[in-house]
Amino acid sequence: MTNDVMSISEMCAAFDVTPRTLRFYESKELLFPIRQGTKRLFTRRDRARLKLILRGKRFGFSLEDIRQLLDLYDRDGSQEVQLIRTYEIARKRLAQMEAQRAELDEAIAELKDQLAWGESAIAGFRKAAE
Amino acid sequence: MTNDVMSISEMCAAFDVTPRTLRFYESKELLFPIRQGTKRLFTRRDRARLKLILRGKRFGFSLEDIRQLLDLYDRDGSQEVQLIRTYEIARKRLAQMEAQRAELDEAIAELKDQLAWGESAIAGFRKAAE
DNA sequence: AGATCAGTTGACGTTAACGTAAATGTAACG
DNA sequence: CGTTACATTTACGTTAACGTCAACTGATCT
Repeated sequence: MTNDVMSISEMCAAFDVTPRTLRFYESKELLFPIRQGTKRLFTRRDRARLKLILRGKRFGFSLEDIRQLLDLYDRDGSQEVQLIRTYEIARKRLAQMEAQRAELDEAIAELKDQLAWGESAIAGFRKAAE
Repeated sequence: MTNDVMSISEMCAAFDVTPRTLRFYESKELLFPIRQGTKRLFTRRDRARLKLILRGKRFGFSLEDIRQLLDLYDRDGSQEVQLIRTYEIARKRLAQMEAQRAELDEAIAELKDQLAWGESAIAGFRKAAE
């Protein structure tokens, strides 16, 4: 259950990803399952990393960004420095996301304008049709 | 100035796009410049279409979506029906954009949470360092 | 043994919107 | 005639994150 290692299919079920995804993440050095012969065994550490990977994706980080962040945690050294660095990266990402939201809001407003124009134009057709 | 046709470089300057982009749009049947020998001459109609293309892109429509919308206007037939159809498409797109905005807001909120956590963790380090 | 299941490793395919390089053309200027 | 500027076509390259085969391997069940 809360077993120490999980097979690839157990991982897929637990995190709702495909085997291809897990193998892909391994090839990108985001995960490091141990090998029992040819098969992959995912450890507690892999599960923790995968959780962070999926969270990072929700934040819009690229896998490469995520890999670097994870590497930060793996290197020995001051935990504080790493945390601060991660914090800064996250803040920058937040700024990007807020900028993106501003653009989106602009586009939404512009599109709403267009829709209003369209509505009145359609209303014009209706009147002319009498 | 407000000449009837424009060269490709004039178009590029006027709309801030590259020649490659204009040729690409022609190949995708979004624009139909006339040919003077081998060279392209962009008409008033092309300019109107390009304006709509760029606006559509700001709204997040794909070029294929945009092509279909433009075709709608070009086909003879009831202007009203076309307008209504376009209106509906735009409304759907607006709904998508608002959904996307909601997701983005969620992610922003979650990331802000993480940042708050990070701040307190960093503060913890500072205290422990005394 | 035969069949079935879970897993593995390549390796090419996908999508969008162009970028970029190569080889060539054509037109005006001096 | 040579150069310079602007243009053209063709075609392969790019980026991200996997999807989708194909062809095996190993273990287990009957």
